[in-house]
Amino acid sequence: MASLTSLQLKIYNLLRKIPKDKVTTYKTLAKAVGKPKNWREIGKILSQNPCPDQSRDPDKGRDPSKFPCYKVVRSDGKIGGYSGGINKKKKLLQKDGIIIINNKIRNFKKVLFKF
DNA sequence: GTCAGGGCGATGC
DNA sequence: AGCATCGCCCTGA
Repeated sequence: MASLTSLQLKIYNLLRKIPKDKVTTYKTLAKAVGKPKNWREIGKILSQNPCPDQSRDPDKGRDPSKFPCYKVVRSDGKIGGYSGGINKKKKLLQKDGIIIINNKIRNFKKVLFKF
């Protein structure tokens, strides 16, 4: 059952603060949790979770084990990976106003949300 | 300014 | 203790 680790909980909590039309990066998350060098593990942890694209609504279910992991992209401007397929991730991001070209974010700086 | 590829160390599980 | 990692940074053209 929901055996969430403390790092996971932190990530979930932070992701919920991300506006609908913004995205964040693994590194930013890592720093937000107090471990700026932990960006690698952040990605892995995200991959170990279900990545539902519906949890963007906090009022929907408040399920800590669900969060918009597709909102997390690389610091380079690339979208990165996605358990459901980067194709879906791209679509979801574009739906939120993110412009992606060749797996790369164009208005990356504009949509980047910093905690 | 853009794009590409490679290499690296650190952390948590 | 060991393993694996949805990444980051750097350089060059």
